[in-house]
Amino acid sequence: MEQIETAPLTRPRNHSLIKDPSKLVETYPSMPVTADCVIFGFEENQLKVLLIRSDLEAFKDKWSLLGDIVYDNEDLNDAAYRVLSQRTGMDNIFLEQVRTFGSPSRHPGGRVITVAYCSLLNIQHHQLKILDNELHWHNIENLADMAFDHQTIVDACYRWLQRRIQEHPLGFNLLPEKFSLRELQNLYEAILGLTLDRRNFRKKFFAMDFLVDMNEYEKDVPHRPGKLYKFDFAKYEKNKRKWFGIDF
Amino acid sequence: MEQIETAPLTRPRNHSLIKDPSKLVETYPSMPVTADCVIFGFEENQLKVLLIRSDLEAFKDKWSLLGDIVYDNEDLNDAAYRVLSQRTGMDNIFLEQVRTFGSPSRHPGGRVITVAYCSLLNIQHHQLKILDNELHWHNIENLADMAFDHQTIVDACYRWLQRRIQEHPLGFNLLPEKFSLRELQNLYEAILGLTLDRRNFRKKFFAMDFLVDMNEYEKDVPHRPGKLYKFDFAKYEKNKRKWFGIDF
DNA sequence: CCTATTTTGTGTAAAATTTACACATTGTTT
DNA sequence: AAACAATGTGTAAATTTTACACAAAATAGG
Repeated sequence: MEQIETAPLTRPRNHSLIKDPSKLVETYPSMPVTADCVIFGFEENQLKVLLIRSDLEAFKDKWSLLGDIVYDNEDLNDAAYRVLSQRTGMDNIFLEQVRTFGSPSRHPGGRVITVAYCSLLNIQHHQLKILDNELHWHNIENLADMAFDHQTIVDACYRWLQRRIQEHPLGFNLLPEKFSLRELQNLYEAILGLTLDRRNFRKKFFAMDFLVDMNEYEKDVPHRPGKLYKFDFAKYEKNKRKWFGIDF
Repeated sequence: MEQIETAPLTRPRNHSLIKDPSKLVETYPSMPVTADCVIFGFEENQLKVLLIRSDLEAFKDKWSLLGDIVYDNEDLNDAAYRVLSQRTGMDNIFLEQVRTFGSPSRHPGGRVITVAYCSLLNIQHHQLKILDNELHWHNIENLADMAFDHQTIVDACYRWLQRRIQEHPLGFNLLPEKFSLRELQNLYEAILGLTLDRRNFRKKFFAMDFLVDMNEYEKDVPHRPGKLYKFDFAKYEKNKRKWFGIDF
């Protein structure tokens, strides 16, 4: 019991310290590591994922996440950002690591570890590179027959997103800079798979006090246009700490 | 715009499919991957982390997480479990992946990716291996001067735990099978760094209906002994889905 | 231009949940 | 037996969440 309570002050010298850690690390088995991005977008009131055709014969005609290898001296996040900006041409995109997948059999070419990232962007800002018709926005509901273990990865990121948007107002990353409250509500309803009360929804978001009234209105809608707002990211960043749940 | 709406039905054959994925994977840069476990315990009303002396000269007298390399054909979770059972001799321990750390400079011996796991166990069941005096339970508050980026990893896992025990009743993994409500409350208070109202705390946990009254009482306490309960893990697993927050 | 249609924008009362709070009971120590 | 220390319990007030309806704004169609 004594050992549990107090740390030994000096190291017992029955085995010696490693002087050259490089030699040690060289003996470790090593394996390729990739970063895969689950890129979410929102359009036509549906949550979408950006996918690409697999370029492996083994996965012919199947869809795959956007990903790439992590280079020798590259940080994991940097690799994910690189994938993102190469594929979308966009910058300053929301990106967060979700989980790492490493089943030895997940890649037909041998063992490959992949670190999965979740990314949220506004589809409107993205029209350039999409003309590469190997890329496609898929409705999250209709995914089928994906390459590798990518279905599992998408599922994990989707659940992650559902939980996360109830704790932090991440959803704004999926919307245009100016949006109506109806669009915001549609977004939450689509992601959570619920229908929400309009008045209570508005009350809740106004109470959070992160919406800036633009004094503009929707255009080209076949009905009374709604007011447009933007999300005050800066204000949110400052008050982040206080948060713990939006609770629908 | 058309491309956004509908997927191309047939693949344009301007570039060919890869027939031998192994050849491709062989060209990838590869790196060692390790699994590091942040093993939490609870004793004397304090949250503790199990650490070991670093065996690297560069980190002489610093403390390090328990970890090991991931073997060539080993699943990530399996590697983490292996670390856990080798070091603690325990089985069936709560273990969950938290995040992967991969800064190119995090290991002095070269690039090593580590997948961090959070593990919760009952310190009482663990007395055998602790006699190795290179292992020590550290108070979470007094960590200082850890090897590698392990302080960052511990911090991340601690925050993860704080959030997680408010969403799921994981705390029970840290307690003996039979415990009093006071012990349970102490646990939550220690992890969250709050003091909670005793009556409301009890009300909340009874309402969850996962506590089984053992009809036994604490022994050897210098005051009125409290009733002992156990947590009904099976019942919880069945009703898991319904959960979303304990909310203190 | 008038009417029908659609969607926005707003407040309140009821229900549910969370919080604050005190005293009698049980067992130990001296 | 008296002092001490912690358990165990209920209720009222405050807060939060829910349910719900109607007038106003703009468009579309005749």
